[in-house]
Amino acid sequence: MAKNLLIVESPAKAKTIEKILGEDFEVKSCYGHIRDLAKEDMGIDIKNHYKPSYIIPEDKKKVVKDLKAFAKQSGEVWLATDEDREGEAISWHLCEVLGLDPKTTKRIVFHEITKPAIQAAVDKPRTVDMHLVDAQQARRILDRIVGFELSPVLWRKMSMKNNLSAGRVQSVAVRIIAEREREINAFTPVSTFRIEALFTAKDISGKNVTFPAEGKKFSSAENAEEFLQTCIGANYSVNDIQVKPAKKSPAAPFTTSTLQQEASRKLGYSVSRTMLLAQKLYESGNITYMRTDSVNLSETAKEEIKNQINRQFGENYYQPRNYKNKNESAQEAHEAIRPTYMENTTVDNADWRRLYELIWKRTIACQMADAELEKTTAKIRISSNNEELTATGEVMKFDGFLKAYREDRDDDDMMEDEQQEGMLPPLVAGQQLPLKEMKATEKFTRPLPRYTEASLVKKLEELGIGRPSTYAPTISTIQKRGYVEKRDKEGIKRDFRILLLKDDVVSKLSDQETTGAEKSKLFPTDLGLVVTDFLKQYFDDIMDYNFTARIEEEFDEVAAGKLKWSSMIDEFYIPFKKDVENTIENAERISGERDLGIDPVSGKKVIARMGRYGPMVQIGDTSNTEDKARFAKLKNTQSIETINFDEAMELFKLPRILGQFEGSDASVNIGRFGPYIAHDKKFYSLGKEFDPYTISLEEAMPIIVEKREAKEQRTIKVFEKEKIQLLRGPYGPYIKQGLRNYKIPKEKQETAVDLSLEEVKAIIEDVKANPPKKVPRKKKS
DNA sequence: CAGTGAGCGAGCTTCCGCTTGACTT
Repeated sequence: MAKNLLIVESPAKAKTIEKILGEDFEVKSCYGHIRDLAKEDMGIDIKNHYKPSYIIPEDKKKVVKDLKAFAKQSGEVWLATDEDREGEAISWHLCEVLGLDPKTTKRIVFHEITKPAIQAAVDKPRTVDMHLVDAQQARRILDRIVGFELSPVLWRKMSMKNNLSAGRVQSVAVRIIAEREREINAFTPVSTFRIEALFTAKDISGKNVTFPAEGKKFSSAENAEEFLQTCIGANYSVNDIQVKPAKKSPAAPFTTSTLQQEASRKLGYSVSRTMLLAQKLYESGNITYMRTDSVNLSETAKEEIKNQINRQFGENYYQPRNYKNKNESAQEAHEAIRPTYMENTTVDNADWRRLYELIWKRTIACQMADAELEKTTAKIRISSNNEELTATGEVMKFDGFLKAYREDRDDDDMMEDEQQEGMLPPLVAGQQLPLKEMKATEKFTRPLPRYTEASLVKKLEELGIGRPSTYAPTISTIQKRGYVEKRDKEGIKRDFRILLLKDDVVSKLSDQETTGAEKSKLFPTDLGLVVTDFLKQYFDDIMDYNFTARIEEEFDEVAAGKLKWSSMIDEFYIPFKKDVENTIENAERISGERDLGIDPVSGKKVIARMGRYGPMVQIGDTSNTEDKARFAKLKNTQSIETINFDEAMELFKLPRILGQFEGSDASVNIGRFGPYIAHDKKFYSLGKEFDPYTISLEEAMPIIVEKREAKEQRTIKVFEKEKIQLLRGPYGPYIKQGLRNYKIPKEKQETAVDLSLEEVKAIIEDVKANPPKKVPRKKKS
């Protein structure tokens, strides 16, 4: 009898399951969705109750063809796609494409790839849940409508109109970044003076040690100074000691989002790097599936973790735990991310190792005992006034899970009192403490930090926006569209005051600190800010942080069979379409214009705004055709919102003529590709180490000479008449004719110097006849 | 490749969520 065919989504999963199921089943994968909405007319027939028109995307044709062939020669087809909305829809699409009846075709689900789980699933097949499929179709159609109606609005209203896009997920992601930036810009730091005293006492071994104690916070230097004055000549004694036990518990095992966060904090990985490495670990069988929102572990996994803990750390380190998802939008089709075999504490591959070990440690720790601490708080009395100082210390009694793993925190989650405490020497009530010194140091309040890729993912997950499979792509989309940039920011130096009481004298000191420095953080661009404002003004419901959560509730109703999906879409679409039409009709073009002042030379207005080629400053009016307006591009660290008049006027100092070199003018300017020197009708890029506003002719001359030489070296041969050049590029020698480049076949690259004109022409013809396959830069359907 | 910033209007872009390779002008 022919084998049954079982279809899953992931090919790596297919291999594992085939081994588990054995003889009776052949297991194939469909590589995710096999159909999608057509692009023409949005793929939706609005007038016909939003009837979707599905097509098989180009890159899925082969998969579908192969599945059809397998289905034909198999006994029964079983659908084992993931147990969530998307997985259910994939099963239904498979029915449609393979000609199966969804009412009778066997549909099975499991959350973990273990023999008992899969066997149990096979024993109890069900059929496709059409309500759940409808919920997915509603989700898909709503997203298509939002994306394909909103994006064209931007194309019409923005002066910069290349590839702009808007969508339910990405536009809110940009909004989060934009609002944080404005909070930071609007932030005014407030300073306080916190008292810190240093005392000495003997530790257990009788050695003198120094420990800190904290006092009151003062809002002004004067008050702090007054206080320090009152302490002159005072005695200090231990007033009261309290010892309290404390506990720390391990974090839940990894989901996609928490893995991305920890890999970012501990290893400095971008979310896409984390996902790439996790994919490799998954494909090589080292970890479970890496796109999951579940913190659940299979029973067999827990058993393995237990054994490993007992073996490696001892039984007192083991504590069984179950974790529950906080997030309501979790769909939990898979397990948490964990090693497939706990006895493998590491992997051979050096690239994957750090991520693997992170996953291993987190997994082992999640079934380990609490860490037990002892917190000591000592109150210290000051004889000369009524204030008290507090010294706190922490001693670890049992390390528990911390032996394996400690989770890092984001800056914005860190509570002040959560910082690592040191140990206190043994103290007794009434003990006199000699004061070493007492300080009041000025501390400034800080705004919330800018988002990292990973902390943005965390925020999106909290809002229920996006799914594990889309976090990384969303982050890259908003950067690719130019709404958001990942970059560093240099901090600025700031003075702070210190009042020091030492040897019964109060002195005033000052020091410097750097503030506001950021590394690899997400900054909104002017484009991102302007587009966000526009969308918020005209589509406030879609930009609402709760929009996704609200429609998810409705999708749930559809899934429960309580609401018809087309009615749900109707309710959304009718007012939305009105908003779109109103916006196209009435909204002004988006410019983000901001007045900066009046140019004292011409008496004309100076403004900052979005132009066709990005943010710029402008003197004068574009409507005045006789007296033309002047323009200058903003530097990429500047922003329309924050640039001031002086900075704007500085930008008009380019182009600058540096002087004569080899008989012609050398000038410097900033172009599309950054700063450059123009000389004798040729252009030479300026490296980062040069400032186009200050560079001198003397500095520019060697650049011209060097770059000219480098260009000559790049040239292997020139056929003047035919305008063909043989050049050396980063990938080896190549042919250039006009604007087009042609690859030289591998076997001829070594001897490229000897190529004759005829041979070169032959290569060009050959490449033209067999054009190399283009890498699809964007997803094609 | 190194300019432009207005308007006209070909023809094009665009969404989110499932999955992996193919691909280095």
